[in-house]
Amino acid sequence: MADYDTEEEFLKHYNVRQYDLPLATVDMAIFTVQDQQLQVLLVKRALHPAKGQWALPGGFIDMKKDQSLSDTAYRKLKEKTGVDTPYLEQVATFGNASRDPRGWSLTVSYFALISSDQTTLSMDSRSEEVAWVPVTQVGELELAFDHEQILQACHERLRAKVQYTSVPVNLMPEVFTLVELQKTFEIILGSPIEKKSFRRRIADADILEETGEMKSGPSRPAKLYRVKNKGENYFFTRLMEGAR
Amino acid sequence: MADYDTEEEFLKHYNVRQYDLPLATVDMAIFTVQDQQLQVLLVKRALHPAKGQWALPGGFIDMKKDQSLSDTAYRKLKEKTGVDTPYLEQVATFGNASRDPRGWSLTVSYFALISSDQTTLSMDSRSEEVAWVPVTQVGELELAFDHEQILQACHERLRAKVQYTSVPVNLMPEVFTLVELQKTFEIILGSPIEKKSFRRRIADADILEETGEMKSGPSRPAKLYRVKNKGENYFFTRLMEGAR
DNA sequence: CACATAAGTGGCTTTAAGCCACTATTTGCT
DNA sequence: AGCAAATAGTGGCTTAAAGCCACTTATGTG
Repeated sequence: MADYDTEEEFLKHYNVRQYDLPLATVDMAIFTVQDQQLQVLLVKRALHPAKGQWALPGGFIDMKKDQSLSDTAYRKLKEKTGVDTPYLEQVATFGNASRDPRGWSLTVSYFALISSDQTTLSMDSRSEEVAWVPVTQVGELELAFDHEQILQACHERLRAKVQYTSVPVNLMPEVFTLVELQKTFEIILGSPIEKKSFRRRIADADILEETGEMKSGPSRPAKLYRVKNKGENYFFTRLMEGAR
Repeated sequence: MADYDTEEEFLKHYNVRQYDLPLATVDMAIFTVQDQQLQVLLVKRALHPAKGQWALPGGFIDMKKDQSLSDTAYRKLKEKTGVDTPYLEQVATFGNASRDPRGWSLTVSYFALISSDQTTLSMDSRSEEVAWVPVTQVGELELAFDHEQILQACHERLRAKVQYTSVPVNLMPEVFTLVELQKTFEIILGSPIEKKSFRRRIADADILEETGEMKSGPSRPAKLYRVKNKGENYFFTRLMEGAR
């Protein structure tokens, strides 16, 4: 490669197109809790490759539309769910020569958490099939590419975080009761949590405020809460072990 | 885009070169502890862009040489330090339109931990300058691109992990004493650790074995230890808070 | 052979989780 | 009206692991 005196000079002669570059995509696991289960959004691929297979929503970084990686993630999320204020977290990047038949490719994975009342699924422009699938049943589906591995990484990250952060509050609707919140934690954790321990932690974290309203049912009404500072999440100094 | 009946047909007509793709690189923070300080390996860039500035070692994914992302990381590490058995962990991926003057680019960052006795720095083929720099002094250097931000992410990840994992053992030489190990933890944490607490944790984790040898100095000799299962690391259920 | 020095331990305190029974507040049935 | 069923929410003890800090141990040195 020729050398140039100034960076300006160098850049004038620089042409990205002369290099072989890996394909770069963003894929995401969009989680919600519905029907007492952790569900993930999947799309049935309308185009080659892996046409007809279920996959995580995602796609190429659009260098025109997207100023940054997270823009790509937000754009995809909006396309599939209509939601534009999720909790979003980057998980890991998978890249190798064999994961996509089109050649060396790399995908940056994110997980998003949304409340089940925030979204009604929308068929997107290419009218793909879109569906919520319980994560426990994804195994039966043979996801495209290495998406099962990606989903597993996202799921593991979420499951780890339920043990030491308040992140799962991002799966809740605007207002909710402590019992509903605990149930959400338990669904992600996959095992019951001791009530007193749970409530102490949430109280100590000081992340909720009472709405003043109550939720009434066929028994004692429960106080309704709201998240204090949406987006911030609290880290505990100890893992929640789960009960029994 | 035309549609094809089979994936085979589709792939035959697929040409990556027709798309605009972001530049894809791997950058790494290679850490070691020397002179009672956490140090990071930096290289002075020999070529444009950012010629002459200090930067994290890294470079383009070589689709010929590298079968996967971590191959790129291992290759770069070997080039700069001669080390080929580090502790390596992916941290995060940074990608946007402005971080590199050549255009939309994305970099996957890793941190590596090596023992200071494992390496003698080697000038690589392009004879760049290479140096260990205490992380506390990197601020004075004006790193290239967004490498300061990348380094910060790597450093934060390492600092978080010292509080709840045994990861820092990967910075130790083959054999070492418990006091030396504690000192390493303290250097990363940036504050002293209570001796008894530290030793209890290490003992409970059951990750070390005695060599049978002692290290003698001008006072009571200390038992020498070796890591039991290199590469595995232990997760504690509580954070180490640090003393005083 | 005392003494300085650093390695390593004993034993109490503190913090936050686990356990589980108890009280509180509502609806609905008789 | 009164009582049972059901779920919300609390009191108070136990347990696990970290913090604290003084004490004992083993070695080289003057």
